[in-house]
Amino acid sequence: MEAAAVVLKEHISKTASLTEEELSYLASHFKPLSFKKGQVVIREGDKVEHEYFVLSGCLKAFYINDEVKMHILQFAMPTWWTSDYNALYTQTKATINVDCITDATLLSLSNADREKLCREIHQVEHFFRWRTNRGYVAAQKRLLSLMNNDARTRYEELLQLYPELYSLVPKHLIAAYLGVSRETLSRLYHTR
Amino acid sequence: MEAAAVVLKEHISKTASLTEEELSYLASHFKPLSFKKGQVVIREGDKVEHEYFVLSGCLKAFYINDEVKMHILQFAMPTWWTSDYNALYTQTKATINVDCITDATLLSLSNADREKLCREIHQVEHFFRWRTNRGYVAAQKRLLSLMNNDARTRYEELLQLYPELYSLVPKHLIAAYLGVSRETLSRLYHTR
DNA sequence: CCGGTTGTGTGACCTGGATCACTTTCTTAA
DNA sequence: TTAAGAAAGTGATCCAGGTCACACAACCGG
Repeated sequence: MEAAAVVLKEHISKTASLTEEELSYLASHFKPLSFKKGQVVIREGDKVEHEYFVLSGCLKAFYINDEVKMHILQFAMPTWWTSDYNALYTQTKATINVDCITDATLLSLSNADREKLCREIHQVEHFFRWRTNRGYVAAQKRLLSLMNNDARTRYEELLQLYPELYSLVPKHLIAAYLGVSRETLSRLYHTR
Repeated sequence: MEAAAVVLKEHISKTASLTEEELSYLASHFKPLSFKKGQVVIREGDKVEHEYFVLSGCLKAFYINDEVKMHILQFAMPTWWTSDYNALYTQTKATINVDCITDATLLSLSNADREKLCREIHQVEHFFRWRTNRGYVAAQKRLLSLMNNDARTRYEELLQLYPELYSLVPKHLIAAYLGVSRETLSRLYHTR
């Protein structure tokens, strides 16, 4: 618990300057949760009230097309944030799912508390602005990559960016992130 | 000039509550610019110092792959913002281009001024957080659409979301936004 | 009003990657 | 330890969309 708060505080202090007091106040709004491998954090159709800061483990945020094809929007590793941000920001039902690829521990923050903290502490608003800025830029890069590059190039890019995924995440999930079929991904690295 | 400031102020007031004084102070940091059809606003390799608020006209932010294939990251219509945000935020050289599809008038804001204003006025930081939030969610939706849907579905989605693009923007640019070839797009709506 | 650039339509052909159908490992829980 | 599900590999086939090659607009600027 204490360790959890420390990780969170360090993470936030990298982009915002908060006093120790403010950091503790901020941290007091987060609720620790643990999940087992395979457990669902957000289910399509749910009301979405929280976002999650990952302390340990690995999650995926994904969309299921006609009950069959899964596409992964984002993996979430330690110190990453995840949720269905569309649903969270617009107060609508979840259209994506979030679940745990491995056992995981998270800190949850409610939408209402985030907004409250942003109002109360200017530097907290600053932090969340920068966090989203980074996410936005990453999403734009991925869009370009999806349009410009073929599956093999995308695969190599991904491994270069997040080598840890290679061993951590089953290949069919990596395929679902890259936007190719399991079979194609398998061929990509067996037939060079 | 005055009219420009009014549009900007109204735009910002929709998500942040600023006094008239603050709004004027904010507006004083924007510089009006006009461009002719075809003029370049940001060229690949440039240092990027500004972002742009569109008053009139239509721009595109695009990436050119091996000097040949163009992919459009974003169209920018009145009241939209555009820049190479990756370059702007990380202070690196532009990797994308921005130019004018039609004659256009813009308001430019420097990165330094944005950061200064965000520091000075909490509500300005609030505004920019929400602006990026919206952009982030839109980018995520487009990612999913690119992975889930075929070209025809994406085309119909785009027209539904921004019907004005149909008549305003040449078809080969719409193709470059959708991530299909000109020829394929042409076939999409002639062979139903 | 005319010649050139910029857009658009269409046919013929090619190919990356999807799909289907099986087989072969890995994992994991009892 | 072993059986059953989950993950991964592989061949055969198919198709959406790319590429190439031309033919026509339509829209300027001089």
